[in-house]
Amino acid sequence: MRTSPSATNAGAGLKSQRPTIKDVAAHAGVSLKTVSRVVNEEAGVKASTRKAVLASIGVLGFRRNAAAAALRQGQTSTIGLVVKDISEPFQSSIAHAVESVASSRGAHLFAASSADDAGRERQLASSLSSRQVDGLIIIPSSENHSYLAQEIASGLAVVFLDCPAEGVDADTVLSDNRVGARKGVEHLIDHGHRRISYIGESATFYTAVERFEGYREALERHGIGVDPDLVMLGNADPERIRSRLLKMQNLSSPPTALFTGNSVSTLATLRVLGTTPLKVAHVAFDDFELFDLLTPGITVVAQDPAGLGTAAAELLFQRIAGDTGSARTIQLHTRLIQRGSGELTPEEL
Amino acid sequence: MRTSPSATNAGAGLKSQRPTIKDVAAHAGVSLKTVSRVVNEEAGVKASTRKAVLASIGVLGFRRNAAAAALRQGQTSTIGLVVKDISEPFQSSIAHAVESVASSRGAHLFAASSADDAGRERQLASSLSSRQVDGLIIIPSSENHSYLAQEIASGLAVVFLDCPAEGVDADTVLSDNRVGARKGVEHLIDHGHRRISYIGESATFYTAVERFEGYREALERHGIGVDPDLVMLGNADPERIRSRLLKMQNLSSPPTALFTGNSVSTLATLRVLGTTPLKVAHVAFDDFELFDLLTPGITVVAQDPAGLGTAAAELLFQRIAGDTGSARTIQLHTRLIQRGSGELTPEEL
DNA sequence: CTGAAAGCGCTAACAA
DNA sequence: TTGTTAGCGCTTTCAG
Repeated sequence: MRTSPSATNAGAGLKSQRPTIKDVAAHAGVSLKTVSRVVNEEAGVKASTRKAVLASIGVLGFRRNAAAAALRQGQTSTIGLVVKDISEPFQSSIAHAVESVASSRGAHLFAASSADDAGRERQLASSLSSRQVDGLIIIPSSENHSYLAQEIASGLAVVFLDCPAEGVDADTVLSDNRVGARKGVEHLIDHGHRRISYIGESATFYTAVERFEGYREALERHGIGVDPDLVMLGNADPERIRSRLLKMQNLSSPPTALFTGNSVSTLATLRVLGTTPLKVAHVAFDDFELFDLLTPGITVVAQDPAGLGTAAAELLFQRIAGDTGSARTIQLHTRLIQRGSGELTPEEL
Repeated sequence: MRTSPSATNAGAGLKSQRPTIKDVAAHAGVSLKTVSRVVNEEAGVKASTRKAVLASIGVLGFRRNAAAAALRQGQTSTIGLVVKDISEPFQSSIAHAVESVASSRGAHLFAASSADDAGRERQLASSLSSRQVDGLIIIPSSENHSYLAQEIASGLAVVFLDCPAEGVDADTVLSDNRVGARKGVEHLIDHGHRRISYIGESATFYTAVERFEGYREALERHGIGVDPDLVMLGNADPERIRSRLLKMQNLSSPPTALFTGNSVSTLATLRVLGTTPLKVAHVAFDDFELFDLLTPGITVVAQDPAGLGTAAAELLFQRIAGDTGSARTIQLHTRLIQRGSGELTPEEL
């Protein structure tokens, strides 16, 4: 299973099975440095020499050891991305965009999933940092990022995505969660709804807080109070949602519309609505493939995952390139996409 | 933006801004090797010494340079995954599974997208190999993998996923595309259909060939001939699909069912069906979130992306651990999931 | 139990 | 245009 290249000092020593720059130099009859020059496409090598070296490289199947080069240069051309779950469409779209930017800069991407666990996020960030990544993009699971202060101080570029950093001053790329949610809810209000239910995650972290706040703002601006009977936060368990929805239906003034604050809540709610007599208008935060094909189509407040990923990656590479300006926050706009479910008026239900 | 740790040889030389094992040794008053022992949790260090070293590590914020360790050890604890598009759900599920296995083995994952371009796949594989990954999982875009022969010969572990390797003898993990497609089509036949259309990719690469072959086999087993008028291969452009479907509808004997051979074709077809009078039963290859919520639900032949990823990763780590047995092919079963669209009989349409 | 020396594969700095 | 020397940060001998 292993072949050994022509060893230079074949004193019986078991060398690495891959040819090194040394092997190439010996084969081509030039010095190490000359090979290095050719490999790195440095100027100042005679065409004939270069050709000879290239030939030897081809014959021996040499490939530069990037780890060694990185060690010497102190730069790995590698960035890390810590997400919660790479299989989730929103995050895999981000990953794709980030990778695309990295790739255009000749860098590779370490992708790691934290499973929304703060300890694991921390561990991954540390581990990637010890792998000498040039920069790190983090979709935070943890509430406190002071553990990164030392790394950042010693030159690691870090960009936070989706949620802002806490405990350190660092670049951040966000969606305008609050404005988006507000506009989504106002869209329902504009269609005549006053009793609007909110189904989403517990307001214990950034995006959840912001989106619920957007809901509250929308109601407030139109003189509608938040009715706790219409608000359901936390675990998006279908059974839990079902029983809450049924309970809402039995209120003296049941909801005529609902706003779901994230994908998980939305999907769970849609599955429940399919088996429940409750008829409501519906606007969801976050778009999803196939929402257009449901009956009715689901009106959403869509984020731009590719845009988020691209912005974060470009900011990161700017920092890697040496930009030491003060920390920046970039906020991307969300977009309301009307597909039917959000345009139903109370009368049409 | 940069702090310098206590330099050992503070001759004014601008050292790396991160503390090294040498800094720790100096701080703790021990030798390099002792620090190394502590960092690597080697046995044979007096408890008090270890404690002192650990303390220095904490104070200095030392983190072992993985690149340097890798250089010395010839092992990076890193694997590469080359997919076509990480944002595609099937592939991001695979990535998640692969990462999960890697993580459990203490390894990190390089994720790279080839955009279904053979040249790019090749380039990525080479580049990752030069980064000294311990192993590589590839979802092939190219038709010939002999370019990897040299790497494999010199010890790089490679597993092919989704499509078999060509030109090299290597481990492969596949779905039983042909059997799955056959069963899907037979499911339609069992429900009384004889005129079954096939919409999928051009049979120019493995999965497309296998799935179409499954379609053919199913028909053959039931004495039905393949009618070219009912077969549409290639580019899943909605307009193209629309016109073909309308043409099929005008046949003297129009299709009563259709089988779509991949996600892209399926989604395009669903979008077209929604705006076309054509009524057909439908079975699709590959599952998709929300298929259960459409009306009717979409009956599918589902692959197991997590299973594929896990199998490939486990096989890879077996090889990395030294397993030199001959190349293996693992085939995972697909599963028919009935949701309504595939159980419609010709009479019910 | 601890340390000194050598060297992994490469590139930076300086000759020639 | 080319080569020599040193050394990146770490681990692996091999000695104490």
